[in-house]
Amino acid sequence: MRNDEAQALMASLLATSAALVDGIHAGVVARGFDDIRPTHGFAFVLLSHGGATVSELAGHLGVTKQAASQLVDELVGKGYVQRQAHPDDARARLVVLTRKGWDCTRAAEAAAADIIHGWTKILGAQRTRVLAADLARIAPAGPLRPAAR
Amino acid sequence: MRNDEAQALMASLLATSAALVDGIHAGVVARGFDDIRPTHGFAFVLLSHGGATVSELAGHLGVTKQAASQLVDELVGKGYVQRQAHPDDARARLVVLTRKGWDCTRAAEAAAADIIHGWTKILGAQRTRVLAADLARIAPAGPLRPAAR
DNA sequence: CAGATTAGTCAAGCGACTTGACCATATAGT
DNA sequence: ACTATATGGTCAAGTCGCTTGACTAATCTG
Repeated sequence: MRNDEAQALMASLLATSAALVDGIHAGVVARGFDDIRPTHGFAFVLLSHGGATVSELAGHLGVTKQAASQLVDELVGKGYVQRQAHPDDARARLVVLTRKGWDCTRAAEAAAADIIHGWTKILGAQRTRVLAADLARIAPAGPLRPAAR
Repeated sequence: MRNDEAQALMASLLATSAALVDGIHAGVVARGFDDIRPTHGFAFVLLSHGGATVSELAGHLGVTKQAASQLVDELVGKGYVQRQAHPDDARARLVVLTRKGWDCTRAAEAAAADIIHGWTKILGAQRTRVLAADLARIAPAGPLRPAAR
């Protein structure tokens, strides 16, 4: 693959990814959840699968557990999540989405669906599926976290 | 497109994009440039096309011109760029890459090429080109900037 | 050539994150 | 069983990238 082709691929990939993150965020804000940031969405992804501990969240996001704890504090204060006693471990506390947290998660999914629908209108459903399949093959395993800056 | 397919597409796209950014950064660090961050790379992309003013850089990165000015200060201090008199505008100053800045840019290109080479080994050159073409069709125009957090 | 705009910097503050210290609980070693 | 170590979580303080606000110098507009 030529150098300029590689450059173009990178540019398109990064631009598309940034547009997705920014677009979902904009859609979530437009749906009335204007006090959260994209990073919170990455947390919601984990929390929507049955809750998580602060340490798990920290590992998921790639930050320290102190940072994750502060993030949870903030989301508790805004009513998106709440802390519960952990069933198996008295040290740990399970962080789960509240009703508002679920509403916000669904808003994010709807915003994301809108964006991807736009892609299917450009590429067609079949080719979008191919795109998804190819990306899945080159995507690394592991938690979904925002890129470093 | 089904909802779970859309979710998988998003996850793969974000993971691939993050892996690219993190991977380039790791490659640049491994090549000896350990005092810069991915954001600086986005700046280098613009500066490598004939230099730019602080205001242009600010617009490119999506930050205030004060932040861009500080970033330039930092890069000047580390020897990656230097400020020159602007040929046409006595108010403005042209920021250009130094020798070290060019070396670093080439290191980033090499690191990026390594990563994309890995993709072509998985997908094949032809299919990677299709991927690039499809992404180019859905990627928004505009400057290449890091996604919000 | 006066008024408004633009390029850039200085200064102060904010917010997300870090490191370091600490307590409570759980797990492992002998 | 009992100590030693590891793990989950929080508190406190500090760092760093970025912001808003105020300002100067130079350019454009009418």
